[in-house]
Amino acid sequence: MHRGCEDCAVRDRAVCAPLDDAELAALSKLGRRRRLRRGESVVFEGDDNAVCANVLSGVLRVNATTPAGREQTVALLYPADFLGRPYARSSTHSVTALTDAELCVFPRTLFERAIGDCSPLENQLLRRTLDDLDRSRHWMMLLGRKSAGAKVASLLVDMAERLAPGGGAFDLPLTRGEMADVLGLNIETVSRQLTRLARDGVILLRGRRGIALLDSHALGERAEAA
Amino acid sequence: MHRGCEDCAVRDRAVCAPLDDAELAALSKLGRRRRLRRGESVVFEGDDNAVCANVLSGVLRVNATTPAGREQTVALLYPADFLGRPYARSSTHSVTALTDAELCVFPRTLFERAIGDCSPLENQLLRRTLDDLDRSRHWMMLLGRKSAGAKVASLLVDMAERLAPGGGAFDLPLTRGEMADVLGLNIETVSRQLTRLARDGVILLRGRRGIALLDSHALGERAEAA
DNA sequence: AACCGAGTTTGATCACGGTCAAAGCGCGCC
DNA sequence: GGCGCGCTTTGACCGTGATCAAACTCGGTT
Repeated sequence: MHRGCEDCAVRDRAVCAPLDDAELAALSKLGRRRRLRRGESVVFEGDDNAVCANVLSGVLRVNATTPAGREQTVALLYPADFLGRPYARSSTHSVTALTDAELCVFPRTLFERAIGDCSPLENQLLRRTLDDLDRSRHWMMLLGRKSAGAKVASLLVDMAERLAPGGGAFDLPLTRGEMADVLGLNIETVSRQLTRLARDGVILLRGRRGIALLDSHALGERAEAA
Repeated sequence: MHRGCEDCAVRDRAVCAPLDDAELAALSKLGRRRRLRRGESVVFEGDDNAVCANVLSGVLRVNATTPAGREQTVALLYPADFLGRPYARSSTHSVTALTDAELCVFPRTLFERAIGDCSPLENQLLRRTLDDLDRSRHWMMLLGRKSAGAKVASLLVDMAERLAPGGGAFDLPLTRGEMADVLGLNIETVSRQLTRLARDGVILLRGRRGIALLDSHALGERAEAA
């Protein structure tokens, strides 16, 4: 068996979760671990779309570029998330590490064959893709209809759920500029909204990346406001 | 076999395309045709998520509602598109007909069983969902980063590809207000942008719904502008 | 410990798109 | 054919968030 499947940090949450030992053994032969430094890319927009992967640790972003050259982050990837685009020759997005990260990488065509050979894998990937689609559409609502204040609050709620499920303090994996790319805002607007949340006692900012949610309820309300 | 599978208008483009005769026969026992009048809904947000369907004819929209009550259209559905959310108890979106439409409807749980029993169906649905995700993410870029003028031009290009692949004139399936819901704009802004495109000779508006693309190239350029 | 640079904050101003209001027009209806 | 409703257009004004510019701060490096 692939070195480490048995001690994989996301064994029961990643797309491999429903596989039995034999299926896992077959799949693990195709994959290998890969470490990424903050800023490194796995997939380049327009490039040959060569890999799929599971996120083992770290946070990554999936980006699209407008014809005019502006960046829009279309998804954030956290541990146990699946990354890649099976069944497409080239990728329409780029994937970059926002923090140091570790992946379990599969060559795309081999992974596609594994999908065909292993029905639980195919079904799990379908369910995940449907979830991703729901999330993507939910985020469209945010981009199209929410104010800057509600956008920033929504992102903080979202990240806190992933990174500090118990509530409380955590480190932001994104710079202000990266948050702006997610929210369809610019860097100054993000900064102003964060400053305002801090001034109002909803959050507490410590240094560049430290944040604590002092009043999650108020933050939730702001995330839902027009 | 289900009345009409053999003369189905989207037999070779819908999610059933890769099925052989036996598989198609099994699936067709579960489905039945349903006509919708413009404005009728199939799935209600938060409702019991009871059905999946293929679009046979017409145009539908998939909508999300902000907590504040504003509408955002997150997808448009054209003939041969798949509609519904397998594997979820309740739906997070509502689906409404923008024109009179005809569907091939399946009870959700039976369709899920069919997915499990029929691997080509599962694979085709996976491929489609991945395509939908790409489209959704592409649209996020539009919502987050494009100007009002570029948004309206993009929507026209998109609809023309679907409704008048040869180019030329067609009828808009959406009112100005519905276009606004798709683009994250308001109705007046949509109207002004259309008027401007017409004044500049890029399009020609005839009545409320008629439109002709006079200069597709210029329209494409405007769709790509910042 | 001081320096340096990237990232962040703050401020002033501007413009795009939203809001409010009213007139116009297409289209189905009687 | 004329009426009336609902969608659309146009106009005036306003506000949010973008842009431009400059000061500041954190954090890593020598």
